[in-house]
Amino acid sequence: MARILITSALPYINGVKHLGNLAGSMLPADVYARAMRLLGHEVLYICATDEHGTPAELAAAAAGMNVREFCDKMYAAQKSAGADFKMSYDYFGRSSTPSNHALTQHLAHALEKEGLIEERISQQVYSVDDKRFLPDRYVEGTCPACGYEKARGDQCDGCGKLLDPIDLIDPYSALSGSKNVEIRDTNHLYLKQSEMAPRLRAWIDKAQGWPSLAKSIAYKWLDEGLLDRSITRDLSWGIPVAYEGEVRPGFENKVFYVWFDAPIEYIAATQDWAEEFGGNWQSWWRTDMGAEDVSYVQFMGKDNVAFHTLSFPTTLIGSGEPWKLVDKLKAFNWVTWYGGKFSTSEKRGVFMDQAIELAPSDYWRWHLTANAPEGSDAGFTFEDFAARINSDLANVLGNFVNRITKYAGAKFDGKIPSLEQFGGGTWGEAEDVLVAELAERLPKMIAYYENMEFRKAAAETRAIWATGNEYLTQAAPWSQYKTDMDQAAVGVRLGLNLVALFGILAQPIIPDAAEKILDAMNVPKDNRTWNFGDNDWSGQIKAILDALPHGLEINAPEVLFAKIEDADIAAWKTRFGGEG
RNA sequence: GGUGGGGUAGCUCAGUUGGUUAGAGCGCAGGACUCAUAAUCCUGAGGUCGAGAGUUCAAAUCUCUCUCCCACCA
Repeated sequence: MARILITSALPYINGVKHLGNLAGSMLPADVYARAMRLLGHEVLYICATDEHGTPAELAAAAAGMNVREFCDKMYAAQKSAGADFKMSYDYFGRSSTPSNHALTQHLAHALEKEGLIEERISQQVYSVDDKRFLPDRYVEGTCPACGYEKARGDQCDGCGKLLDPIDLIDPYSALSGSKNVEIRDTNHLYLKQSEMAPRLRAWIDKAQGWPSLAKSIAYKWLDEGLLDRSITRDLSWGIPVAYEGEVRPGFENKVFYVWFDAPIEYIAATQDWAEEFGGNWQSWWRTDMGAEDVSYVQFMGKDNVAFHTLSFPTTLIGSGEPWKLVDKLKAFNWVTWYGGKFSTSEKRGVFMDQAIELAPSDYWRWHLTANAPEGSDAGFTFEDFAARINSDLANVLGNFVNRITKYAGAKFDGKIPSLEQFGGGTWGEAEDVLVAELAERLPKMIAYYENMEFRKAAAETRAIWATGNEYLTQAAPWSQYKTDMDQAAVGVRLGLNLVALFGILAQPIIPDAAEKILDAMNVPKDNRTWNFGDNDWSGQIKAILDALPHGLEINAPEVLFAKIEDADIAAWKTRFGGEG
């Protein structure tokens, strides 16, 4: 039994996330957390909303709300969306909480004590009418290189040249359109990442369990030379640049940069979890207080790898304090929408709150896991979604459960056939074949979960379900029944035990359907784990296949998975703009 | 422009350190069965593994060139 700390990249507060975000961090983290719990490990799965920064301010303004109210509302929406998708977070926090304020300020102070923070002065565009400094992309003006009149502060869309906003000709605020802007000096705190490079490299050299993609991204940044990074911004919404209640002189109107405080929220959210549920957060995060045996796994999109392998570790290592660092990380690519990108503005794609209106969470969880963007971008289409759900869930699993439970209800009184009543059947070749196949596939499936190969885990799960249908065809209890009820009972007994097993194995990906199945089979909650015993697999499988008490009454569950019809697909495509 | 990842059956993808007839699911064709959500099971057809060259007894798997797609960075 291991202790496993799991975090998934914090969803940004500005809106409910789309299916790509779900598939690329929260969902796989949840599937992994559930599988590890089933295997008997002690798991702590932490997530939170990332609430600071300019986009949050702008989204709030667009919604006509103040930022705090906006974040309260969106936090509730995201928490609810997560619940709808059955995210088994141990805690879902917020980066704007007092705990994160305190810890962020503490870590900044610790970094400064270590000589890794420096105050520097730079020049930035200030909008007098907006009463604020403007981030790069909120300054527009004429490109000094090509004369394009709507160049953004960071890059000119006319010629593609990268720009510094202070070089724009006739700059104006993209927020208000005001031309009443000026260039002002502003001071900021810089984290001296360049000095940390050797220590980071040494740490990464030793790291085990990183995919090559993550290592190569990290090394690439190190090889090109880490730049010192500004960790404060001229904003009002965020964590004040203060320590123990005292604002740093000259930083009255500044806050920490959102990317500095966001990952720290992983820890602060754990503190909030401990506060609320009486846990011990240090035992998960402080290697001097019990966290040295923790295995810390991070899930994120590929774009976040640099922040998780370099920026956040710089904060933790640089503090000089014994913080737990990431052990394994799993990075995902994007889910694409009919070959293009998900886009809010163009109303392309499906967002979590909408998806749940279309189909049960299990459907999305299954498809997005079986089609996870692991190796490369994964395309999403309603056609693929429907085909996979109808085949894997409705036909292979759902129909299997249905056919054998209904048959048991009709011919065997809805009970697990007992040996007292039907003792004359014999174990034959069909049973041997079934056991052999399960003995091979079950440990493979578990290994795939342990290695975080989610597509393969789903495929193996499906293959295991398919063995049930294969077995029933071979055993054909409905044929045996005509001449040898005892032999038919063997097939029914095994078939019903397979139903229970399939439900147990389905739990990480489709928890709702799994629960329905296990409830219908009257499997006690305590018997739904993946602690299969210490025998060789073949022996364990035989025990599993006779686990349900003889004579136990079971029910045939209602249809588990309604099929997705062509008409549904057509309606969805119309509504969500999917094009061929 | 730079870096990285890809281009394998109609579709979505697997293919350890190069090694006998390149695999799976879906789709398709034929057959079987009738317990079941017209579900299931079996069999089969389908690929010169993006293009070209090279290394090797042997390459989808290594090297080089070209081409197309994607992501990140400048």
